[in-house]
Amino acid sequence: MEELENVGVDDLDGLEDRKCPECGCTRLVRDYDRAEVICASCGLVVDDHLIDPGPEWRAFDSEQREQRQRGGAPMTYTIHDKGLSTVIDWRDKDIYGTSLKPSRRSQMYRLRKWNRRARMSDSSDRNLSFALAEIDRIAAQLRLARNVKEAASMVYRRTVEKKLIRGRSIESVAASALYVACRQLSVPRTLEEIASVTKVDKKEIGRSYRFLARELGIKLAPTSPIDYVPRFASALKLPGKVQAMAIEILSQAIDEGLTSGRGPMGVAAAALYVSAVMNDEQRTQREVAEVARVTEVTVRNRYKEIIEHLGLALE
DNA sequence: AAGACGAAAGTGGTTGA
DNA sequence: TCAACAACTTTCGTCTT
Repeated sequence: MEELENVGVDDLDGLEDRKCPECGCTRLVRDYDRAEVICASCGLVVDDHLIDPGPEWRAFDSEQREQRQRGGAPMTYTIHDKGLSTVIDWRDKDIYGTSLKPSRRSQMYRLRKWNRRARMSDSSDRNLSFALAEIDRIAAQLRLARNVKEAASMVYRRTVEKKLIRGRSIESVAASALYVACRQLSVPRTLEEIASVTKVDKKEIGRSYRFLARELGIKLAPTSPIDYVPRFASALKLPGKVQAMAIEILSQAIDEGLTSGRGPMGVAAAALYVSAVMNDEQRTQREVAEVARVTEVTVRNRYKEIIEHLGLALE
């Protein structure tokens, strides 16, 4: 039991010198359950198709067998039946590869039909499978890690169970679920980013997000600007020390109350800008504003507040 | 010429009566 | 439901490098 705790995740062997291409940090983590290498800071899936080198445990009793056996696909919340159901193959061949007789073929056709119907019995199931595919698509385009997708799927399931989807489009709820999941796991994506890979616009996602948060009783701490730093820094190709200083600046700014009521992206952008200038890694306000998806003016206003309240001087 | 700065007016969303 | 309001954006002109 104890040794099993260390088997799946967090194996850092050979990963120490690899960097996350997105944020440049070295906090890469292997997840054998999902066969992925993910970045612990920004949630990017760095590598998939990982081969599980874990030991084939010998099992001495049924309890151990249950825990140690590795057979079948992992259970997942991202497939509407959790990936556990039986699917009848569509090929009209038997296990030897020879074609089926016509009578058999029509029998198989009927079996497949009922198999399909049994799997997607009611409308909420069909809704689910559609939505989960959508979550999968969006998450893939934003290169989000598997655990985010799982969390989003859970949120969506709860939404369906509480019958809250009526009137709202599946896509907007799926997008919101993903947004919630991102924030829960501290790998925030902006509404804009999610909206950019969706037909739904930002405002609509925001609306259903607030609705979900209220109805499902999800309490989310307001996004910390710090969570955005790694991603913005990497987009600007800023070295680690700039990132570190930006985070330092931000935690002071938070203590000073400079962040309350302010848009976290704007604050994060300003801190990065200040930090970049102080480290001789100057970026233009325009560049910083761009990656944070705010305007130069906002960056300016925030960074003015920062240098004046923290007593920092540029040059 | 490009970037930084600031003023002023406009926009979308929240809040409180 | 409406108005007040703060944060943020847009736009544009001026100053600095």
